[in-house]
Amino acid sequence: METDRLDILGDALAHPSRARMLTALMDGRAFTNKELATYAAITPQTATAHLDRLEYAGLITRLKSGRHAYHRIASEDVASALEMLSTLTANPLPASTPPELRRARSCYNHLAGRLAIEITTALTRKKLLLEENGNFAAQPSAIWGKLGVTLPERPRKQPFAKCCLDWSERKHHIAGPMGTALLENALAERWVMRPKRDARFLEITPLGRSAFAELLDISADRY
Amino acid sequence: METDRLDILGDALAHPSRARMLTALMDGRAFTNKELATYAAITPQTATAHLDRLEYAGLITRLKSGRHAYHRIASEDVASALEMLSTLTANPLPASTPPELRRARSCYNHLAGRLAIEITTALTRKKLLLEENGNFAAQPSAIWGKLGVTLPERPRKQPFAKCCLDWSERKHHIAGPMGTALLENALAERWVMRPKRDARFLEITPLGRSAFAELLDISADRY
DNA sequence: ATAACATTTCGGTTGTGAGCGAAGGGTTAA
DNA sequence: TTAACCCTTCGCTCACAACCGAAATGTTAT
Repeated sequence: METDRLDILGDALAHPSRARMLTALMDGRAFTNKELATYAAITPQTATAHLDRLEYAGLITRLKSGRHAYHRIASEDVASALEMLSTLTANPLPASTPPELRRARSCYNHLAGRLAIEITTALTRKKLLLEENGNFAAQPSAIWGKLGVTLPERPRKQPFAKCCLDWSERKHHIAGPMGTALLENALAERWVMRPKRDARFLEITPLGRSAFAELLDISADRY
Repeated sequence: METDRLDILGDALAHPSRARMLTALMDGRAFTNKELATYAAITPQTATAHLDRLEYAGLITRLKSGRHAYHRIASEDVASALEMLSTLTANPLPASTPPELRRARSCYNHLAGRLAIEITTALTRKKLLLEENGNFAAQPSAIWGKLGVTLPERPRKQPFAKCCLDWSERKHHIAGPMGTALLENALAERWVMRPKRDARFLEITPLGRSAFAELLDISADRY
């Protein structure tokens, strides 16, 4: 029986410095070498070595631009798997998760946390979303436009809305292109904001609360 | 931001010997120190050290019985997460998965592979299963008894049927108590058999093929 | 051109994990 | 009781990962 190369993947996660860098990258944004080095409290030289191994394991991709090297999570699948892994470690210590992260955060390029779960369940309740084989099927509706989502004309190879397991809520929220559109629209409409530049958690604005309440019947006391 | 202890988990997977032992344990059965040492091609002393770390990371549990020490995957969540991780490594090399493993195998204590996917989709198509929030809701039917499943009288805290992402098929199959019952019944009825003692893959018997065709309208050419 | 900056490469130190042989502790079978 | 067996602990070697300082490479700004 083969090794499945599970060890290469584990090796990439095995070091605190690498784990910290990955959590910083989890919201999908790209960071430079120096930023990640600062975040992990190591020198840039050492960060380079760590990022080499993360790239070798297929967890991140690099993009050189000018004198900067940008690093980001390689794919949405990687982000989902990392969220999934957190469920294992977070399980024995559910209370240790910071409340602001549980409320709303970005996962790769879509929303996560209680807000994301509420949005997903509201759309499911309205029969606009149907969970099926790890993806969501969407029904046409005027709501999508208000949420910043343009449904594809024809079915494509890549699923338009994928399920992503939320590690703090242990339920599925929306990933894939639809998830990206929802997050980008929410940021553009100032429904949610990113208070700190280097943080994953998101702040829900009063404008956002009323928008979610009006569009999806989500009362603010649910998140 | 905290480290989430992702590194401890990665550290546990980081070594080829540990990765091999984990894949051997993935079908949910317990193995002794010596068996795992043989499997990983190392001495029992070294295996002890590795198993210490797997236990420390919460991935396995130990049970001493007589002069034997039995090791098994700590929980179904761990098994699911490991399957999930395999999707990352298996993705670039889809063809590398042995065909017999893709057809039918055991994952922790339930069925996985194409057979498991066919069973799950057949039950979903008949509206006997509804996927929801990472679990399956079951509708009463006479089929369950024939499949060896006894639905619980009242809703319980622990979900009776959970979703588990199949790494070779990338769809959800049935885990949880219902999954366990399905596998145990299939083994007891000799619908599937375990040809090799130390292998995860399962062989579907002619008896099994006719049973699945009759009960669930699954033609044999689908798996 | 020169300076300032980001990143990477090189060299060397240090610490730790993996591995095995030998020995100890404990259980089962003869 | 003795022998066989499984597991673990101890002691040791060896290899490699992590880290940083120094220096090289390449880019942007002055």
